[in-house]
Amino acid sequence: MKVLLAEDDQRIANFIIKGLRENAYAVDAAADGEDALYQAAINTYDVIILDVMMPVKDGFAVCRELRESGVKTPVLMLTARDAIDDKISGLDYGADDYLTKPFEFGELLARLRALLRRSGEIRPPKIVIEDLEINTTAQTVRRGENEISLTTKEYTLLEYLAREKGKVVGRAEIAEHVWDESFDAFSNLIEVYVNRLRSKMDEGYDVQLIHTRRGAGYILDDGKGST
Amino acid sequence: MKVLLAEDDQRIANFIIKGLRENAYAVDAAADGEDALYQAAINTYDVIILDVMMPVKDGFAVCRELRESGVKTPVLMLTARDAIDDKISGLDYGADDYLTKPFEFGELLARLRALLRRSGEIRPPKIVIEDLEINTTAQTVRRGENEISLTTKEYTLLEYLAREKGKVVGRAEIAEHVWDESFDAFSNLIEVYVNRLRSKMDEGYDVQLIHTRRGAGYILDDGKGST
DNA sequence: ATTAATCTTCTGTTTATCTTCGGTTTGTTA
DNA sequence: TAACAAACCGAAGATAAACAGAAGATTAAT
Repeated sequence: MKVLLAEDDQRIANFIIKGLRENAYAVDAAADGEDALYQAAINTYDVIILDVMMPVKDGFAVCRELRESGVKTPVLMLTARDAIDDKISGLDYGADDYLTKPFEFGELLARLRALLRRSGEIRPPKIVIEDLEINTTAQTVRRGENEISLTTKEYTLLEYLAREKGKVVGRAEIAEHVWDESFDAFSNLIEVYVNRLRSKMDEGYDVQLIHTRRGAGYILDDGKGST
Repeated sequence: MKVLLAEDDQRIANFIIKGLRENAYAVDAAADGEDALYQAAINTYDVIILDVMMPVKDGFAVCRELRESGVKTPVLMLTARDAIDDKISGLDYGADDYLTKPFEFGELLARLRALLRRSGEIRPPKIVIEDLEINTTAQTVRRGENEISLTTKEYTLLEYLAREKGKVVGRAEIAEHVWDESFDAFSNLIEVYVNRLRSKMDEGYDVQLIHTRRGAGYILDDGKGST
């Protein structure tokens, strides 16, 4: 799950970034409206969080321009509590939801989940593939009886593959959803992490769940579905 | 548990603040109605205590405006004893409970607990994890036979972890619930306090209760469960 | 004025993440 | 079907980030 956060207040931005990373989101940060537009242009995000009050270009403007250029990514607006009209304006400009500052962090997470659900990017609380069980809330994974301990990146990758289970996912898509802006396309990091996942959750089991589709990418399934 | 107290009489305010802090509430103070509204706008509280008689803007007005702007936080009104009608007015304006001055401090605590319970924020009187026993009313902690003496912050942190026992709690959540508005995301205060708690209640015991989930946060449990 | 609690700063340790590079597989072509 | 190249695998070490812990500074309590 990749998020773009546009927030000029460094303290708040850091707080949110750290919190989101702790919850297995890949986060890109933008310091102002122009920056946000630029980032949104060269990347695809699952959701975009825009502060209303930003230098250079405010959240409304950014949101409108995004919509005008055909970006349909869900947008969550952050507004000051007393700016009641922001809600209306925001929704007018094409935002999908708004949240008044300050907020409980849990509430932000809940809204994100809601937005992702609405936009079809489902983050169901539990994903099951064969004897593999992923609890996306607690970020825990188990295979059969065994609890599998994964690092944050390993988990994020697995969750992404699992959400797209049965589909072949290319490296570009993986990079886009699991890593942030600074991903080097020439590195073999993805292979390294797939390897790690395999050794942690496939090694020693009858059924391999992670399969390589040479030239295309990877697929997570029981391997019976041919192609 | 975070409380906003709006009370113009310095003496009474200090009395209440002290008392609440001793009982592990994080307290922000407002000197008048405007101030209270401002603070409520830039923070989220678990409960708000409003004196009726305040300069600039009285408690009723504050309460009404809070409700109008969508704040659902429970409000406890403090009224003078002879102002009998205040009760009715207060509840009309959206307050959840009222308390006549002067009052027993214990009564204030009881009312707060009642309000928090009603609003879903449950404060069970006793939390038990393995041989760790937390008495949330007396704010005492014991492990096995040993009474453990904690400072207010240490206790607040432990109680929060304990209320979320078995769940991984991120730093963002901890900061929000245990510290007040001015928490710096870059500081390592949380680590410092976790460390203190560990040395007081985990060191020397067979079972460690506080566990680090690197990249995610901390979890309080017997360590046998997940991951 | 003294003590205790809270916070800051800094330094060391651990662990995750990333890079590098040589090895292996797989598909293509002569 | 041998030879080759592209795609992938995997080990191992480098870098960076997250966390732990000590110790001193600041603030608040008594």
